[in-house]
Amino acid sequence: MGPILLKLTQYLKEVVKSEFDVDLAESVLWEPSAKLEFGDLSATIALKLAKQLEKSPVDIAEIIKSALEEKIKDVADDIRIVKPGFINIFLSSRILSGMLDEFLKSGRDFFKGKDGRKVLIEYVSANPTGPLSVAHGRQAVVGDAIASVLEFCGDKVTREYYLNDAGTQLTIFTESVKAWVIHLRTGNQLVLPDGGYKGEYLRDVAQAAIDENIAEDDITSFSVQKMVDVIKASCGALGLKDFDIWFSQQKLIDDGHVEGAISFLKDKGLIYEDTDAVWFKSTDFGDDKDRVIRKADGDLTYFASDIAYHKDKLDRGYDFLIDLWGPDHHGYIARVQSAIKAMGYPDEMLKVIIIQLVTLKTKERMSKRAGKMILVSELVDDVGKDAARFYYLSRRNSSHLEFDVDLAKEASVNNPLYYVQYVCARISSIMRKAEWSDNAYDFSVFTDDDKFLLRNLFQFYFALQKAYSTCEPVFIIEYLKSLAAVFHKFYECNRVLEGDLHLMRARLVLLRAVYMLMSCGLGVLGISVVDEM
RNA sequence: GCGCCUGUAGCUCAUCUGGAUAGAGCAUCUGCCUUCUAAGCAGAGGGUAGCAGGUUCAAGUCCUGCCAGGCGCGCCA
Repeated sequence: MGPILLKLTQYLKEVVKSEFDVDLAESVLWEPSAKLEFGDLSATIALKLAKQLEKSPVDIAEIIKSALEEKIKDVADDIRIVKPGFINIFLSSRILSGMLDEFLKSGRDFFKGKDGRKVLIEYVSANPTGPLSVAHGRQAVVGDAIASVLEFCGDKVTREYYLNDAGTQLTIFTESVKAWVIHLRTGNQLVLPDGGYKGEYLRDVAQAAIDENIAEDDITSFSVQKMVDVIKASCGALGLKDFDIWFSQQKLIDDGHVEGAISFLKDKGLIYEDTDAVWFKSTDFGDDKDRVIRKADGDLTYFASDIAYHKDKLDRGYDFLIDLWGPDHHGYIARVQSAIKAMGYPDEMLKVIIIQLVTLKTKERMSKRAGKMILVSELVDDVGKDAARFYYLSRRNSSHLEFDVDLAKEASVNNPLYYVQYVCARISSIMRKAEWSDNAYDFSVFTDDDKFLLRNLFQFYFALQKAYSTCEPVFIIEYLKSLAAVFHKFYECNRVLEGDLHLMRARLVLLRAVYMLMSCGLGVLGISVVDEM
C-alpha cells in the first residue's frame, strides 16, 4: 500500500501542477476512504484548492479526474467524484491481486517499513517497593504493544525499565521490611516507620530474608531484588516481552553520572546557588519555574537523577525516546523537556505518553474501586492474559479506562476479544476440512463480496501507520474489530466449501490471508490466535 | 488561583489530527441453525456530541468563555 500511495501522490501532484500550476508540498495526498463504498483511497485536494482557484470543488475534481484517468488506469478500476468534491479511487484487480500475492509470500514483512529509527522506550518503571497494580498493568501492556508496533514497522527498539532503587521511598521501604523482620523474629508488635509500607507482601520479603540469613546491610538490595522478581512475574503473566535493560538509579549515582550531568549544565552556565540550594535554570527552556537539583541539606533531588538519566539515554545514541508515565506525573513533563533542551537536543526527541488511570467495575460491587488497590496478578488470574491485554489496549492512552472485569471474564457474545478471535477459529475450522492448502488460485473468479473482504485486509496498513505515528495501539484493536465484522458477515453470506471449485480454492487462499492478517494484528498486540473455541 | 486530561446513545467507548449519512459493543425488542463453529448474522428503537459564541466551502474535531468530573502544582519520589 505504501508504494502505491506514493505513486498516486506523485501523479496527483503532476496533474495539479499541469492543470492549475499549483505546487503541493504534502507527502501523502491520499487517505483511506471513510467507507469502502467510497473506494479504497480518497483525496480532498479539490476541496482544499477551491478557494484559491475560485472554482467549485466538483469542477476541480472533474478536471483532475480526467487528467488522472490516463495515468492511473493500471492502478484504478474506477475514479469517482462524490458530492462536495471528493476524488475516490477504486484499486484495480491487478493491484489487489498483486498485493494479495505479495502478502501471502512475505507475511508480516509486507507491512514493514524500510529505514527504522533507533528508539528507546521506557515504561512501567514502578518503584520496587511493591507489586504492580492494575494501573501499572495498563502502562506495561501499552508500552509493550507500542514497542511491538514500532518494531513491526521497522524501528530498532530497546525496552527499558528504570529502577528507582535509591532515595527516600526506598529507605522507608527498607525500614518497613526491617520492622517486619523484627516482628517475625521476636513476636513483638509490628512497629512500622512513619509513612511505612503497609502491604502484607512485606511479610514474605521479611520471612525470606530471615530464611536466607540476610545481613542487615544487605536488606535493601535483597528486598529490591525480591520486589523485582515479583514485578517480573507480573510482567510475564501479562505476556510482556522481556525488558532489554533494567536501568538502576543507584548505579547512575554511584558511577558519578548525576554529578557529571550537573557539571555539564554548570559549564553551560545553567546552574546557580540560592538559599543554600543548587538550582537549574529550567525557565530558560520553557519551564514555569527553576528547579532545585541539590537541596540545602546537600542531598540530590529526584529531578537531578532524572536529568542524568535522560542525558544518559541521549548519549547512548537513540534517535527517539519514549517515556510512559502515570497521569500524576504530567506536571513533570515541562521539567524534563527543559533538561533535554538544555543538553542541546530538540525536545521532539522525547515523547512523553501519559497513560490515564484505570478503574475496575465488577458486578457484585458496581461502585468503582480505585485501580491502585487491585493487583495485576489478581486481574490476570481472574480474566486471563489475552482479555487483560485486549481491554488495556482498547482505549486511547489519554482516556480513562473502566475495566469491566465481569465482561472480560465472560466467555460469551459480550466479549469483544472472542469476537475477534472467533474469526481465526472459524477459518481454522474450514481449513481443517478443506482439501487444498496451496496458494494457487484464479483471481478473476472473486465476487464483489470476496473483493470487499480483500480490500478491507489492506486497510490494515492505515491502522498500523496510525498506531505507529501516534503511539496509540487502540487503532489496531479498532481495525481488528471492524475486519472481524466484515469477515463474520462474509462467512454468513458465502459458503466456502461448496459450489464452484475455482471459487472455492480462491476463497481458501483469501481466508488464509485473512488468518495471516489477524495473526499479524493480534500478534503485534501480544494477544493469542485461537484455532478452536 | 495556575496547568494537564476528560465530557459523544441508558452504560462502556470509537470517529484515522478539519471532511462524506456521528459509528461499534453491552442493555431492550424482532427474526435466522437438518448446511464450513449461533462466541455468529439480519433488523428496530435509542443523539441538540456539556453549554454559549467564533474561525471557513466544511467543526464532535481548531480558537475563546463558561459548567461538570479527574489529576497535578515541594529544597517528595
